[in-house]
Amino acid sequence: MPRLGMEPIRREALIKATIDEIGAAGSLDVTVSQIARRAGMSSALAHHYFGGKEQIFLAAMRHILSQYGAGIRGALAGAEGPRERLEAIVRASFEAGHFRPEVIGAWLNFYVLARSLPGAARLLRIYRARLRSNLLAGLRPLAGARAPRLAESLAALIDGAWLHAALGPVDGQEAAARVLECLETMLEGQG
Amino acid sequence: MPRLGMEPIRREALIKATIDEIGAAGSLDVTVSQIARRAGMSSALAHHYFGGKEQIFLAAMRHILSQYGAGIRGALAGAEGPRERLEAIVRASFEAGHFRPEVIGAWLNFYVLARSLPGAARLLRIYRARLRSNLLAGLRPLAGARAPRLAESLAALIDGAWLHAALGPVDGQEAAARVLECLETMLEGQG
Amino acid sequence: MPRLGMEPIRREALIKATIDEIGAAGSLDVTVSQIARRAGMSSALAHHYFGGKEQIFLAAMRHILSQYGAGIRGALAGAEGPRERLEAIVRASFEAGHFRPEVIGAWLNFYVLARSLPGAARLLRIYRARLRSNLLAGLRPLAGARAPRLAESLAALIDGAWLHAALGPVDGQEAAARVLECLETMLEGQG
Amino acid sequence: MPRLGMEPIRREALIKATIDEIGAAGSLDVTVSQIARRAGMSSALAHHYFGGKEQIFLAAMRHILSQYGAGIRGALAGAEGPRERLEAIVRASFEAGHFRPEVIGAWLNFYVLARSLPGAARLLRIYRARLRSNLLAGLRPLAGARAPRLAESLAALIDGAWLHAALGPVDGQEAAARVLECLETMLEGQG
DNA sequence: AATGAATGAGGATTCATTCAT
DNA sequence: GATGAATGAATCCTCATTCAT
Repeated sequence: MPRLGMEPIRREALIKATIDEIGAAGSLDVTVSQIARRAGMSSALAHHYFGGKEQIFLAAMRHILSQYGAGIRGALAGAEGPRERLEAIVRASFEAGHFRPEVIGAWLNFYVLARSLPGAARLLRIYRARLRSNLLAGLRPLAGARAPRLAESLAALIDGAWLHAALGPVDGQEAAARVLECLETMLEGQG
Repeated sequence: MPRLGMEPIRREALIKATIDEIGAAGSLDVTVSQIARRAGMSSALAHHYFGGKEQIFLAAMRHILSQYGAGIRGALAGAEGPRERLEAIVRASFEAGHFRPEVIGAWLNFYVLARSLPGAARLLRIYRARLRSNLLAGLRPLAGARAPRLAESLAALIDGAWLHAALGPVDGQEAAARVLECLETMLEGQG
Repeated sequence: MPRLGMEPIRREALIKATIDEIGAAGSLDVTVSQIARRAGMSSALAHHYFGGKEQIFLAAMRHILSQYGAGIRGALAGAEGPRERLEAIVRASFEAGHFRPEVIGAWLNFYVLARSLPGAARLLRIYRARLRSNLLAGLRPLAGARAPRLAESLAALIDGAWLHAALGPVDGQEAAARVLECLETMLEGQG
Repeated sequence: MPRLGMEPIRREALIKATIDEIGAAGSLDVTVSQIARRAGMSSALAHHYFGGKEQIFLAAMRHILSQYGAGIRGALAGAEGPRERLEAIVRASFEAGHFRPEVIGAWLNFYVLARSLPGAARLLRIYRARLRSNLLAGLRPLAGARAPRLAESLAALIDGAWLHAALGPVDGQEAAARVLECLETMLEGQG
């Protein structure tokens, strides 16, 4: 029984199903049928709403990224002062939610996708730029002229630590702690 | 014109072709036929020598990893003293060869593969362990008790910086410089 | 022009095509593509409806068996008295329909299939049990305690005579006549 | 180290391997490579000696048939009088050796092969004719004019009983006993 | 809005067979 | 005599996508 205004509901269901399916498969090797079945509809409808598999993937990536962005914004909202803000960003980056298998799978495949799919590359650039500018805002008052380079390094450290934790036995809490420790040392070094 | 002793030659050619093909495609979505064609043989022969696609991929990954390992060993051979050794490792990790498109593609897909293919996961663990132990050996004399945690962080930083450079506009030289700068700061912080 | 409710039509067409194709080939060496082409559809659709080659074969066998069963039931319906019933079973077993090349091919291959495919073995057991119980019902009033063994022998004779006729120059009519003659002798022997 | 006179040894090994492999597989779906490996040689050599897969199969069938023939001849050698000879033929037909899985597999597939491969059909005709003539020789003195038809029926019964025993739970001993019982009744009926 | 029907294209894999050594 | 090398052809199966309903 088709109802009016089903579109957003269907799209959301498909995005969630895509992320879950990628997580379950551990790779991008998921079929549109699987995704559609998980979302409770026919594969034809999935095509109808998104136009193709690629665009379903892209929408899923956008969703993951916006969730990450929301996490950061939420963390920043309750933070005062540059130092606290920096710590909030780091902590938000290693939140448990970012280590759910499906999210890890989505991110890793996102990296792969970014090399061949321009849309994915653009999304990644935007995410990177936002993270860097957030870090920069926190570092400027504390590190002055060295802030830009520090921001770059910190961003790399965050991504690298996430990758290590995602693929290894380390958990998010611990990874965050180590990054914060590094941050501490870096800032001291500026003295 | 079949000659004897072709096996190692064919295997090598297939491994090279696999890496090149993954690099050209930017993803793991390459067919055995494509790989075989690039290697100048029939896909049947590729199967004959490797047994299946998965094992071809695995062999390619092993090759990439062993090349990386050789690079590190080579760099360490000419280095004296812990500090110099650490710097050698970092420099070797950001050598131009590791940023060739096909190598980047292979590495990224390796991360993805590691989540679903046990053999790939094992290879990755071995590579990680080796890197960590190399860094540890260099850091112990300089950082004492904090060496283990520092090694962990440095490893994460190396991988993160590589990832940033691989996917962004930064080049290897610059990435290496930043990591070395960080290393400097970290070591000072111990004083 | 896809219409609704095609599934049963397609399935039936595929089953018929399978039997015909096996008959034409004289062996199980028929491809799904051949079957599908003969049924007027793509091989992909055949897979869609049956899930795989094995299941197509099994469905064909089930069909052959159910046709045989229907023949027997039809013959029994018009028969009165145990003797007439026995003769009806024999005659139905050697009906011209069971000697069409494709049906012979299907049966022979069914025997082969039964040795490696559990599903086929089960079908064969069911067919055997039914034949034996039908024969037993007819023989009991005529042969008393020796009925079970007679039933077994008669069943063997029926299958053996069918096999001879199927693979040799003898036709069904004649084979049936010989089996009936034997039956006669067997029953006399009980007197 | 190729030696002179290897041909007969190789051929024999291949024939045995073929029968064993068919028995192990339960169907004709065996590859030349499997057969050759089992026979301890390369598949190329198997081709060299037999010319092709079909001929390997045919040779295996010939072997099975000649073994069966030898069994019959052996049994007849020690039998005196027509009755004893008939019993000897039946007993020889249900010898344990004819129920080894690989022999059952070979026979069933032989039936299938006979429908598409003229060579196999010819072999089968020869085997049939020989069996019939042997039975006839025994029946003539006991059944006179009815001997030909009785021989036909007895042959069918033997094949049918073998088939039942081969595919069902009945064993050779029991099958033979039943056939002999039938034979008894048939002969009595002549009185 | 929603879907069952349908397919073309392609992909991994297998195998009988040939050939140079 | 014997084999490793090599392949073309075929096979089963999958899947994204389209279309009529």
